[in-house]
Amino acid sequence: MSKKILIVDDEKDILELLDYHLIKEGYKTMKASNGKEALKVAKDFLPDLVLLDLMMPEMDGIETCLEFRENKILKDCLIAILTARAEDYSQIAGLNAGADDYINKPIKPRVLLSRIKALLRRIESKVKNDSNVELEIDTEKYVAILKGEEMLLPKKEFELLALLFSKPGKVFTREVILARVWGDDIIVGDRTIDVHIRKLREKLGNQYIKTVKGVGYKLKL
Amino acid sequence: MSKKILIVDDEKDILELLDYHLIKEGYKTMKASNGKEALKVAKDFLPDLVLLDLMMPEMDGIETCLEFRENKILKDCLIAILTARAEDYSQIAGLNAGADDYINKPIKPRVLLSRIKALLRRIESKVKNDSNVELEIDTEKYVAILKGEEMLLPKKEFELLALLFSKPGKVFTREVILARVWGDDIIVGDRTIDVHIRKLREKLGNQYIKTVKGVGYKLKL
DNA sequence: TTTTTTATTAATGATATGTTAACCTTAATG
DNA sequence: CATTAAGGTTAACATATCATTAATAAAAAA
Repeated sequence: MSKKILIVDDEKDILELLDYHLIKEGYKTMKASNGKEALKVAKDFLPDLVLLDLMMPEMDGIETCLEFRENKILKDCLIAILTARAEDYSQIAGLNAGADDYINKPIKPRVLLSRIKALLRRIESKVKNDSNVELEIDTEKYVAILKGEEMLLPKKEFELLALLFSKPGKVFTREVILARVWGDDIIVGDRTIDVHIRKLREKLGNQYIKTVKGVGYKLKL
Repeated sequence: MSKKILIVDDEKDILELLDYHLIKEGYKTMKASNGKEALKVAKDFLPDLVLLDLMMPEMDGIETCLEFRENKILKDCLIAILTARAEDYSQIAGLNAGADDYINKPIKPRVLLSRIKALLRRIESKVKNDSNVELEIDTEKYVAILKGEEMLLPKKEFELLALLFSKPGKVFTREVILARVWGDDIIVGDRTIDVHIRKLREKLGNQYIKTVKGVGYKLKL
């Protein structure tokens, strides 16, 4: 599945330039021109990576970065700071604010793309058919493969499973599940997630999806 | 647990310099002066991160990086390339060879340490089972790992253990425990903590949680 | 010993989750 | 245009597990 990148810069030219190169490379992108907007957009878009300019009006890069890290839903997404400031202390401050990379302008597209690839590589789901894994999912084909058997799932069920599958063992809170499967704005009843979990369990068997009461659900392979 | 870093460079001075700074920061280190040696050492040492010089005799950084990535045991460890070569194509080649970061010399210790911290942050929750620690916790997975055995705990028990675990050996007063696990406002009876402690002891064995009478509880690893 | 603090146990209570069926939508079909 | 079917959601209720309490025992301190 193609990764989502949020570009944040107050200069329109840079926004467009980056957007062009990223789209050409197959990424899904969104743009924001300041920190406040970035946070708002990110809550819907749920990017895998944020390219964050350091110097912006309203809310600067460092502050934005800190806010991302404090947000329950966004705290895990990758952040790369882009800036013309080459000073050491600035770089240190950026990385200490929770950024994953600090890239100096002027931006060289090919270098930037390489760094982006290196960053995203790390969050790739590592459980690629380890032969004895009996459950896999194929996001391209939209099917779950249980013991070699392909299984077509409805959209919501599939997305829920895909989310849990993206990090087997990790507990996903209801809050995060709602945000990532349903979207931040949509409000659904309390029991909606349960019902979908139940349907998945019905189809996969009870051994895969574990409940962590008071916390959330996780996938056990 | 302190992270392990393997430093690879053919210049003895740099090796020593890096070693000095890393040890001062609390990392465990090993040194190697070429790619071949690095691979050999790494298989035993199992570093979390490799700092890899690009230009070395015998086997250069790129090649070494590729070999790491092909090795079953070493393929997931972080690799940062250190080099005096600032050319774009060199950086791109390094990152494409599977490196996670590309840092230009001259090395500025404080910057390097920040980058290292940023890299290691991403693998924070990874379970390392090769040490002599028999009890660990994984907050992401919400499990305690006792002698390699994962153990799913109920919310309150887990949070209580996580608190004690956050500073093994330190005594946490009942007051502090109440504030941090239950919250400042919630009021519960006197014996509630005891019962949870008891349940943890039941599951973990009595040797880990010690009572300090009149003061509180602490974790002994 | 007396008092205070913690341990233990079982019972109770609270609440998050499980389950089922009915009810909307929406899109496909006749 | 009505009909059907599938996915998605809700509501009502059941259940299970966890959290808490209360009562009593044990241990440590005074």
